[in-house]
Amino acid sequence: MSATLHPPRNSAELIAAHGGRITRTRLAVLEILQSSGHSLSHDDLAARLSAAAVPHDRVTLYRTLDWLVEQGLAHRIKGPDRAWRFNFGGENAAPHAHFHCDRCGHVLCLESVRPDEGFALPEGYRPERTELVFHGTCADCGRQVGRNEAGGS
Amino acid sequence: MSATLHPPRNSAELIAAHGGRITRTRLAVLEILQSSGHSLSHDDLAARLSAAAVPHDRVTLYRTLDWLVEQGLAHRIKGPDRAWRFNFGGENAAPHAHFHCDRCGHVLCLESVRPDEGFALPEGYRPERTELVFHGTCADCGRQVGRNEAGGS
DNA sequence: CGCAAAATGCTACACTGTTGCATTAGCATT
DNA sequence: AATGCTAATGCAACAGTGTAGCATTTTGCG
Repeated sequence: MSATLHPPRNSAELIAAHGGRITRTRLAVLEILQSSGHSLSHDDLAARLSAAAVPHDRVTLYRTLDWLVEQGLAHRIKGPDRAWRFNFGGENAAPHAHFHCDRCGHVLCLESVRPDEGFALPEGYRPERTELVFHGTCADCGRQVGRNEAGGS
Repeated sequence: MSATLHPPRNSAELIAAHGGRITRTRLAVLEILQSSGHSLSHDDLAARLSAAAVPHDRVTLYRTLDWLVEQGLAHRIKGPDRAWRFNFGGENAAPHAHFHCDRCGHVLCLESVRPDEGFALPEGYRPERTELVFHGTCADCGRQVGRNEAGGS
C-alpha cells in the first residue's frame, strides 16, 4: 500500500510494515505460505509448524491466519471440503478462478482466469463478486496419469 | 428413469418409483423441498419439520437428504457458510450457476446461466466440472432496496 | 527498565456432519 | 391378517472446523 522505494522483502518486514508485532507464529506461517506452491489449510499449516518444531496453539493459528487475511498478506479460499485454504499474497491479487484437483486434493489459483466474464443474469440480480471454481485433474497429476498410461501400468 | 406413460406425480409415488420405502421423513422433506422457492439447509428443514409437527431425528434427516440426492430427487448446493443446501429436482437439471444473496442469505439456482463457457485454462489442467457462484443482491432484495431508497428512508 | 497494548494459550463451546448398532416399521409374500 | 426379510430409523458417541472469554505473556516503545 505504501509507495516506498524499498518495499519489505522478508516476513518480519512485511509484518512490521502492516503494524503488527513480530511473533513466532506469524513469522513461521508467513514463510510456510510463501514457500508453498499451493494453498494450505489450517490443518496443513499446523502439521508444517509441528514438523518445523515451532510450538503453536490451534486458536493462535486461526487468529494469525485471520490477521494475515485482514492485512492482505494472505488470501482465503474455499476448499472442496469444509475447511478454508490460505495462500500467500492477495494484497495485489486480482479476482481469479481456482482449481480443485480431485486427485491430489490441492487447491490452486488460476491467476490467468478471470471470472468477470459477461454472464447474463436474470432481471434484478445484482452480482458483486463472482466465484469460479474448476474441479478436475491438475497439471501435475495430469502429467503423472499420462506417464502411467503411457507406461502401460 | 422408467419410460412409463404416467410418471409419478406426488411425493409417495416419486419415492416408490425410486425403490425406496415411503416414510414420514421422506414424504415431509420432499414436500417441503418441492414447495420452497429457494434451497434449504439441513437446519431449515429441521425447523420446518418441527413447525409441521413431524417428529424427526437429526441423523435420519441427514440420511434422508443423502438418499434424495443419490436418487436424483434433490440437488445439493454449497452455501456461503459451511452448510449444504438442498432443493427439489436435480434429476433432469443441467449444470447451472448459483446465486448467494448477501442480504437474505438465500441460495438460488440460476438455471439460465451455464458455467460451461469456454474458459482458457493453463496448459495441462483438465477440468471436469465447473462451479460458478455469484454473490450479491438477489432480485427480491433488490426490489426492496429500490423501494426503500425511492421512499427516502 | 518499565509500561501499555497486542498477542498468546488455555478451556469451553457451537455447528455440521458421520459412525455403529440395536430397534422399528414398510412391504412383499404367504 | 400374520409372517419375515431388510430398509430405515433413532440414539449415543464421536470427528472436524472454527469461535468466545479471559487470564497471562510478550513485544516494542518511550
